[in-house]
Amino acid sequence: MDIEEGTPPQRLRALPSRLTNQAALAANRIVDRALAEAGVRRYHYALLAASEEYGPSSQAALGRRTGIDRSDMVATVNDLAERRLLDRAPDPEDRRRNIISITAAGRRELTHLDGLLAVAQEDFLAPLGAADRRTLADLLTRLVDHHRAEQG
Amino acid sequence: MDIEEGTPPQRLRALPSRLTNQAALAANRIVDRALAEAGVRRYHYALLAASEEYGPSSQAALGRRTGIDRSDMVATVNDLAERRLLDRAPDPEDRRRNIISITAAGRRELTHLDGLLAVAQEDFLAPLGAADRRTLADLLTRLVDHHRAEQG
DNA sequence: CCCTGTCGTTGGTGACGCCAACGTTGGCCC
DNA sequence: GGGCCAACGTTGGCGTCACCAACGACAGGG
Repeated sequence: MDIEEGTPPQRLRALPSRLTNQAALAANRIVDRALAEAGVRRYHYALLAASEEYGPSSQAALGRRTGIDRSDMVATVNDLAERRLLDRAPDPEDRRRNIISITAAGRRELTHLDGLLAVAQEDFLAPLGAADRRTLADLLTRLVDHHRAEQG
Repeated sequence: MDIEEGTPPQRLRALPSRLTNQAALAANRIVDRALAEAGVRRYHYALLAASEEYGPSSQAALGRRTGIDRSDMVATVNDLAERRLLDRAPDPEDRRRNIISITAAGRRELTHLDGLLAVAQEDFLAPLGAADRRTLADLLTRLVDHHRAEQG
């Protein structure tokens, strides 16, 4: 069994953290390419999805849901508000807050993006069967939950 | 079962690509913190490891092994050569190439980093037992190999 | 000898994930 | 009511990673 030209060193191949990172890189490449078709980045999708599922919320609350930093949230909301996919309005009951709501156009765009993402996931998971996909999701979920609880 | 404050939207939670990315983020945070103890970044470790395992090689060859871009390789080699962990010498047989070799100090540093990384992996994989870890590594390897073959 | 390709290098780009600081505003406790 | 602390949006910045285009130097094949 020859060592191929591009084979990483054993030290790196045996590193679960690197394996995870390489898989994430592949996933992100595929997802980013899909979202780019719609002129959108991952942050945009995450924000639209959170906005749709939790209804009108403050930027800070949406940030907590999506893991997007408050400062990055500003720019992301700017982008989507400019395209009329989100609405940003001051909260009359708490003047510190902005109330972010998804628009009808935003919902349509979200549905469209869902379609693109479904294809992307299929691409990413292509080599795995249904049972393996469930196993993978389960294992990753346990890891992510553990590290979220540990210090989030 | 209440929905916690920081719970991501179902759309995001159900996305394998995002799950993978979140796991990779957790892994990278842990690994970066560990390597930072030694004043080192992931690129540095990858390059040292490749250099040790494959012996004297050109920068381009090491780049292919590690997945580091030729342009980023320059700076990474600069860093490590400056610390005398690597040696950079022109190849007399092909004047386009530099021959990169790991030094004795580099080997010692690599051993040290291996120790730090072992702890980090244990941290990252803490919630999983031995069998689960093997399963995870297997699934991720299949994904990574697939996407490397597909277009690498 | 020309052509093609590789090599190292420079310079630049973009997304992501962060952090610090500020002024504004709310809520709480004395 | 006054004081204090916490949360909010915003600005501005940072570092890493991953990538791309272009260049001059050089090697090798036709």
